[in-house]
Amino acid sequence: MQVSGGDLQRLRQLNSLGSIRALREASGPLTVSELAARTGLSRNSVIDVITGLHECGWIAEVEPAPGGMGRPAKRYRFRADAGHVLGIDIGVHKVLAVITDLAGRTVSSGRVAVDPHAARPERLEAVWRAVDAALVASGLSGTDLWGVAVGSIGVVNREGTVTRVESLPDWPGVDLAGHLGQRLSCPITVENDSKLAALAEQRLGVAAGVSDLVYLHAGRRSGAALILGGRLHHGFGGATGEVGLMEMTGWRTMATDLENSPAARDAPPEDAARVVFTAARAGDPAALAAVDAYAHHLALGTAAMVLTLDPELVVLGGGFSRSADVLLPALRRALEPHCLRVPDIRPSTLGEECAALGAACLALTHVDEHFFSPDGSISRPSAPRRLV
Amino acid sequence: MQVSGGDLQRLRQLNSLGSIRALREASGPLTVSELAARTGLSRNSVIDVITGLHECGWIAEVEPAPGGMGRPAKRYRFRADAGHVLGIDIGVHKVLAVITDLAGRTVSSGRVAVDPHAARPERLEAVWRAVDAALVASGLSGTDLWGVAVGSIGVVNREGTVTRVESLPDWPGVDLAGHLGQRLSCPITVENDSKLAALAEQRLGVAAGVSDLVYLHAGRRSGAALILGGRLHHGFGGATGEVGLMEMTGWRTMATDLENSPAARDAPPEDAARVVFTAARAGDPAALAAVDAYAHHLALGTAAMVLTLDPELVVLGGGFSRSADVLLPALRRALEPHCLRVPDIRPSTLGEECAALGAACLALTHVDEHFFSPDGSISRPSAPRRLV
DNA sequence: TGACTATCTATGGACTCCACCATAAGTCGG
DNA sequence: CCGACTTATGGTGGAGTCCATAGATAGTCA
Repeated sequence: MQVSGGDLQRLRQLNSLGSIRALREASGPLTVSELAARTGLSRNSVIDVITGLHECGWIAEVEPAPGGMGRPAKRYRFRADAGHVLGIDIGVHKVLAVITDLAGRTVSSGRVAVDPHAARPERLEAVWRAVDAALVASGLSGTDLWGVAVGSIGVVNREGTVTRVESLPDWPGVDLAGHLGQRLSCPITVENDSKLAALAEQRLGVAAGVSDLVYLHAGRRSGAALILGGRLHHGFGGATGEVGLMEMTGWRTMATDLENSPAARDAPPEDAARVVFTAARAGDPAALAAVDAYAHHLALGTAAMVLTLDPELVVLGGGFSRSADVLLPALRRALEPHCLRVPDIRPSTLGEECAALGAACLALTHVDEHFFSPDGSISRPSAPRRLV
Repeated sequence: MQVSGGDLQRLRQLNSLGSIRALREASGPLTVSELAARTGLSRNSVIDVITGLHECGWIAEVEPAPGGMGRPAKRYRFRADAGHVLGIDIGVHKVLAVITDLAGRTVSSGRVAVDPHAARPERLEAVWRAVDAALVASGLSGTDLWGVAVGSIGVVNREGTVTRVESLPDWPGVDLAGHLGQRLSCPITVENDSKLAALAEQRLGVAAGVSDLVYLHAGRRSGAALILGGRLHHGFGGATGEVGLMEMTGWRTMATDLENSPAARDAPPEDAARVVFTAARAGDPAALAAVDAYAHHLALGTAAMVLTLDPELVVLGGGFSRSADVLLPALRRALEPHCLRVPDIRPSTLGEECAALGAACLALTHVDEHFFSPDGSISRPSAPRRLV
């Protein structure tokens, strides 16, 4: 429990924040009475608070609802369009940039394919192209952005430096915050892509509201991320969910083993997994064996995390989650002998944009700091001028 | 971030809580000016707040400090002696009860040895004897207690029921809260003993202030517990830290393997481990091999948790931690090949009372709810009358 | 048109925090 | 021993915030 307390102005701040939060989380606009009920304040105080917020431009008045008894009540909504944030996902094959409003709704996006063997400068250039595409599509400029978060493969430490990558030899040490800071003047956060995908699923996707979950990235790369106590668990050096590094789990080779299965029928590597899953769906014995072997190894690493954390939910994400109808039952069977209680397992719902959306969610966490100026008064919605 | 806000009375509550917290966490008594600096309030407001707290009996005035310039300032301290809590650790061989004041300082304790094969009623009877001994030693009666927490071996679920035990066949399903509630009328919490030991080390012991840590119980039984984000991680069904259930770690047999080592020289089982560690300390090759084998298995499970969570610290607790000078370097060596970064490893400092002290810490978490009556005004220190 | 309902607006009161100033109670130097 | 200095105390008044209450307002419904 965090005790804040303080000034009378601070009390007003807290009540303003409570009202903003209620409006943000509500499904539609709210009347004064509804707000009073949700915040626990009296009618009168709510009016004081919202007139302040209204004058500054944080909330907008909406047409009264038609029908109903009594005098029609004014309705207010949070002005999610008052600002925007940018989420970027830098993958091996692509860069994806997503711009959302303050409610996390996608406004525009830009996608740029990248050669898996592209060198660092080329990849960084692709980042700008994806960002510019998203900016153009939204009609915004870089100075309109309130916050940016970037997802990268590899281990990202507390300072935002990429410290360890398997797939991209020249990627470790890249200064993403510095690179983006050349043209963007808002706060920039760097985080691992699987962690951001987990965050997106917890905020917007299949794990909405779940406070303890394990996110599995099952694809040509394998990884995991954790949400614990409702918050992304970053770890001391950012190296969480790296249970696949234990040789006994077989995570290092399980994806290529699947692709090299005879059931892949010499399909190109990027299609092999899909072919195997399709064959398994049709009942092909070799494909079923390959999927079971993959699920067995995935379950070993997953069991280690489940036995450690006893989460409420496991989310199956990554490219292979498109074949969840085949993979998920196999994974559940493979987990059974290892776990005391097999947690609920659900496939990811957000698809390819997952990590970029998670990045936007992370960037939004800084928005709360925009509501008040340093002197304690309510400030007007505006993008930050300088880097924090 | 938890937004509270509310009434003016609520603001006073928050400021009172802040002052109480500052006084509790301070090393000695504080003057009004010092309190003003720590809480961020003005002198005047602090005086208002503490006169209220003083009148109700939550804080006491202390002799002014001798020496120093200017008019001597009144000094105040938190009245930790205003109430007491009880922590109980029910082990296989013993029951330990500890009574602490509101600052967590031990006031008295009671210890009762129990036959490892004792049946449930006998063990529950031993609990009362330990509790009564602690009560007598402190001069308190059961109605003076503000809260009780009990640590038990086995998995304890969210409702406080013991769901799974390996060592005691008739223990699962025992209703500890109900049993203690027959004679105690304060809130009663039940938790796993290793979790409580972890909590004690984080609050009072070697892990003071560390927010992410793994606690290892290394002894004749093997277990683990987690502190994540500064809070005890309970898990969905209470089954966290159960990584030893994976056969490949060897946790199930590693302790008996150590005791059956030739280096134990036919010592009785309860002494065997100590004999082996002593021999290893002297350089005996067979003992060193046995310790290395034990450390190897312990490291397998630990690595799974470390790779999952990337904690700041690993605390080595349990009976074997008395031989940390031998075991800890072996554990560190065995972890090296598995981890990206071997975290800091420190031996437990609280010894046998660890779990009981942790229980008292857990019971203390409910004390904050005693400061104010339901109507919002400051209440007088008093033990709760009825079960919550 | 009138009864009913729910909201809006205005007034006054209670409470909390804060700035300011005079006073009290020590120490230090002569 | 006495006065200057330092620091804490206590009292007063002002500003800000929340709340209760009462009357005015704007719809629906019969």
